[in-house]
Amino acid sequence: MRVMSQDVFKALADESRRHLLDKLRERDGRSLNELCVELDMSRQAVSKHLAILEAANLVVTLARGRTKYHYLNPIPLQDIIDRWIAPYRQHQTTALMALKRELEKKT
Amino acid sequence: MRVMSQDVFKALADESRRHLLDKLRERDGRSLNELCVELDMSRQAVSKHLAILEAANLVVTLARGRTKYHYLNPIPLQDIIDRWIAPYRQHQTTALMALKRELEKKT
DNA sequence: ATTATATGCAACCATATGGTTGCATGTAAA
DNA sequence: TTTACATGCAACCATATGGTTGCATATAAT
Repeated sequence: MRVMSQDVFKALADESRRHLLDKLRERDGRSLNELCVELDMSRQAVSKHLAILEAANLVVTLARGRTKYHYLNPIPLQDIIDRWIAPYRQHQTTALMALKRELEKKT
Repeated sequence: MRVMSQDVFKALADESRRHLLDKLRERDGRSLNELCVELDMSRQAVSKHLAILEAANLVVTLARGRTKYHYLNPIPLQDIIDRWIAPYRQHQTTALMALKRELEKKT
């Protein structure tokens, strides 16, 4: 299963899903029903959100009997740093900064 | 103008907007028309995307005469690291890893 | 003054998204 | 073997999203 960067960004773009990630960061290995307590919506809605997080590989699951346990996976976030965040750190000394200095001179 | 983390994530969730950011990282200070060359859609569509990036503060603009120049702003991405990415680096040694070890023992 | 250029605004449209409800399925407990 | 519990599946719905087209406005060039 190949996870596209697209999937990770879309997964992170929703407030409820970020909230789920936060809750799992507090304590993961929780079941769907346990996680439902944290969100003010139906179980099915939470289930959909978890499926999206799982498709993005931000959450991995383990089914044991009739319950499914959810675990955080930090790898995709690390990939996003490497691909997206780190390169932008190079940008501290480029046109924007030159522009700011230019504007500050004039005021 | 307060920028919500929500705005940044939503802005990053679209492929066309990430492509625009990439193009601006190559060379920023470009006008709307110059950026239109990079995307296969109408000028108005590109304009909307740039407005969303600007609302997320990922792009700042400077109007001079009839043209508007677009510059990258790396600050929101740094904020995302601090709020979202860095905390998850702590998670290398938690339940997920214990689970993996457990599974590897059994196979 | 007229024309061309760069962008903005608004209405419209198809599809995606995030939620609901109802029912089905599989597993544990009595 | 019933009964209860945890989750999955599917249809449906309202709103958000990403695109279009047409027109308006402001500035630069002739």
